[in-house]
Amino acid sequence: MKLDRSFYSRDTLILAKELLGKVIVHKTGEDILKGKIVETEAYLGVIDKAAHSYGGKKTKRVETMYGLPGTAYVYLIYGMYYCFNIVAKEEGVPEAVLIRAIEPIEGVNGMALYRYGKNYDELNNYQKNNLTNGPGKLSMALKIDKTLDKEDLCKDRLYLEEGQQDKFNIIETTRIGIDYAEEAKDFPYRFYIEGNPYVSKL
DNA sequence: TACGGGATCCACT
DNA sequence: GTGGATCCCGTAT
Repeated sequence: MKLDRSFYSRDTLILAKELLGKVIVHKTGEDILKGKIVETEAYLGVIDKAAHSYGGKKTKRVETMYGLPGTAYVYLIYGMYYCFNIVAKEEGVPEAVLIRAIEPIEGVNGMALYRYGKNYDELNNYQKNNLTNGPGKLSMALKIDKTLDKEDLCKDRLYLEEGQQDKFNIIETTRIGIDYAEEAKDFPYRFYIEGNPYVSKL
């Protein structure tokens, strides 16, 4: 079942936790790729020095974060990778959740092709274990790039659906790769599923 | 296993 | 002109 707008129209920290266990679906036109979300990070805009929208900054890049909840925010990082985020809260409030890691569910061979240019059974163990366990990696595997920035997740091309209702513990800790963010680097805004092998960093 | 540097580019200043 | 919400590979332990 596809998740609708009301799912995303919530407090960003709550949404970041609720997203764990949900399934991302991307219909590329060639294949259907699905992955379960196992790790997220919240970015709280105005008060959060780690967020692109810190202080209410509104530039061309971050304007997506001001859009409707349930919108994809995709940006280029370090010149070579894309990060996939989901806009939260309400229109006009620039908060979002970064998807940091997923567990491959369906279309695994397609993911291997997009990521390494090889079929899944041609990958070595290192490559199999590193298919989707990081924000740049999962974007590559799911074929998410800049053209999907501003994509509405309430449509049929890229969306989320309810996963299996399995139980898991949520670990709450600090975010990664934001050492420049002063006091904000210590905010406990990262969440992941305890024990899941696809989490990027324990 | 852990650390360090290089790749590569566009929005922002 | 600068630098980042990253990844990968080489080198060292």
